[in-house]
Amino acid sequence: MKLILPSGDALLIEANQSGYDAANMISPSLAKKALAYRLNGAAHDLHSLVGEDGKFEIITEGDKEAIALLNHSTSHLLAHAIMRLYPSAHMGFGPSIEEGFYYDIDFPSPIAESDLLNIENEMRKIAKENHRIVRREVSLEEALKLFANNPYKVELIKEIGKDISVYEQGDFFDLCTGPHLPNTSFIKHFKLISLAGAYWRGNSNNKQLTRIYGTSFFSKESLDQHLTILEERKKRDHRKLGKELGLFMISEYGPGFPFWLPNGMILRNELENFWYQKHEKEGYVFIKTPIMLSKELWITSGHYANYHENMYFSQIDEREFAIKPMNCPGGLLVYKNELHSYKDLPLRVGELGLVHRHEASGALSGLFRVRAFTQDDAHIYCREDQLIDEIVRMLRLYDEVYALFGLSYHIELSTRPERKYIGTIEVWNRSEKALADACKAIGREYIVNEGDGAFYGPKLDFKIKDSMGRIWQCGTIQLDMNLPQLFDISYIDSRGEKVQPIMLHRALFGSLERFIGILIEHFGGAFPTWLAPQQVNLIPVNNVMHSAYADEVASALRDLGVRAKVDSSEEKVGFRLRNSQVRKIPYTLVVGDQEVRDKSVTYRLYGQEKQMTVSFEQFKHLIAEEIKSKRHY
RNA sequence: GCCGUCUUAGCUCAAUUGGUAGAGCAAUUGAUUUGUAAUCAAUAGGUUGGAGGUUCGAGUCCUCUAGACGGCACCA
Repeated sequence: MKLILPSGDALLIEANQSGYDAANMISPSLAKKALAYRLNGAAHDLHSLVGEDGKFEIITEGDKEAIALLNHSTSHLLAHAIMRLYPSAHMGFGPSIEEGFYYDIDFPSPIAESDLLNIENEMRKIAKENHRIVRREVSLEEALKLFANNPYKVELIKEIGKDISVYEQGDFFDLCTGPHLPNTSFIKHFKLISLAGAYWRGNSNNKQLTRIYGTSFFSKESLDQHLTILEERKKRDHRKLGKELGLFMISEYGPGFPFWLPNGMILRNELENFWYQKHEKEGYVFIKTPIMLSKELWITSGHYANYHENMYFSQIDEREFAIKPMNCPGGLLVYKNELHSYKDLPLRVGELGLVHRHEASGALSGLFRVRAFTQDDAHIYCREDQLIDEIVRMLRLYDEVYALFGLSYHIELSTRPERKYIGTIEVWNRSEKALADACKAIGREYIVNEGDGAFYGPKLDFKIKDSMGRIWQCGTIQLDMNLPQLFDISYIDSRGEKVQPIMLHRALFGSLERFIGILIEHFGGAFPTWLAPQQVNLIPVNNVMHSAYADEVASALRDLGVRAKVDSSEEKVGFRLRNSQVRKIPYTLVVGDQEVRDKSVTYRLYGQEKQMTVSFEQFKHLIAEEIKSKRHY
């Protein structure tokens, strides 16, 4: 066999030699660190034979695939421990995932979170026993015999229907395609994180198994670092910060219906103002459509047939009304309110529309998943020759707005679903190409989600990455071939004939609620000055002697549109300063004899210890500039 | 909706094997007038989410119910 190493050198080995042998030939120290090898791009067990020529690479701890191997092997270790502690439990799936691994297990009787520690200890014991992890190919019959007492594995084996690989370590074996680490002793720094329910094979008609989540690392430092990140996420949880900062609340009288508190209203209003002004510049017009409309409208739009289980209804004067779960039907009524010329297009109609959807109780989660939310919706009606240009404009707008908040994102293009879709394949292909071409036109990368589009059209989704590296779906651009048809909308072309316009749905924030939730966590509650509920906090050193000046400064700032307040509570400066920091107010100003005398202020920025003394005139200029520049509008 | 866990003062949390609820912060009152992350003291604050049950006795055990949390399913 001729192997090409990453260095470019060639290594010749015999047909009966393994990856380990190859590593040993490169260097014994490499062999010691070796976890697996990669041949022509695919990972293999270290001790498997290198069956063919090609590009060869030893996978060690630093390799990007190594952590997945480790996690996968740790999930087997978990299964091994479970089999020892709970011999009658049945194992389901146990893969590695982005931040660790899980294993789905059917326990004879429920286990508790407190059992995790015990399981973890058993895992450590097994790891130390230093078992080799060995792959074995078995026949279908043998596999069925081996796993005869596990209905889940039997189901899988029958489905695969051919010879299959099994991984063994000591007295444990599991059905698995691998690859795995060569030995359990590599597994040292891991933790079982949580316990959850999960349906067998992800189908809610199936039995629910117990899922144990865990995570595994090559070093104690990496594990600790990961656990610290988990802690940090808890600290930044928007539900916790929303409570602490007085942004919003949710009452048990209205599950999924958030209340906006005074500080949260400031945030919301700033965002809304920003949104209106930004879109006005982009040539949008705005409407507000009713929250409740007659049931017939929803029958026309198809929502009644397809979505009524998630809709709220109300009977008034013997006529049935539905609370809108979407803004489009109302928007279409506005479109149909007048005749449109081809010269009017594109028509960009925006609406901050409050919608209600009865989401499943278990889906609710703070502001991320609610039952009443405001979509920053817009519908664009255009001619086919305007389509790409319209999408390009939106891509630019989205890019600019996300950048303003420091949010990075990636784009996903969802294409025609395999089965259920409307319209012709030609139109779908043209539409998908338009979305793709628009991205290409301005050099935006995108991932394709084959068959993930809505039945009525393809879409671009914007997945935002926050400061903690988590991904959220926010913006969307969707082509709709359905509603223009159902509502029979048209414009008059240059020859005086009626033509159906192309309709686009789009949202930038997605929903104000979710977007604010993301912003809270992204900024950890320390908002940029233009969004901060209170921007300036003034602390007079002596309430008797300095309050008048503090009031004067605060009121001059308020005249400039700055949200400034004086804290003249009878507490020491240190205490009031602390409160100011805890409330994450961007500017804390301390004024005493010196400031009164010099007409100056001494300020400190949130989270910084440095103090600056400047004249009040300078400060006014400074904060006005800051707010203006961050606003971008 | 499903699986599991949880719910004690406005907030964050205590309460040995069941023996009729405690602390810190916040609040109120008083004193203190303070120069960069918590001044001192006093006072008040609770049908332990709700309903029912077991028990001489329930925050603690059981049943139902509401809500929350971690996931799953869902996410037009």
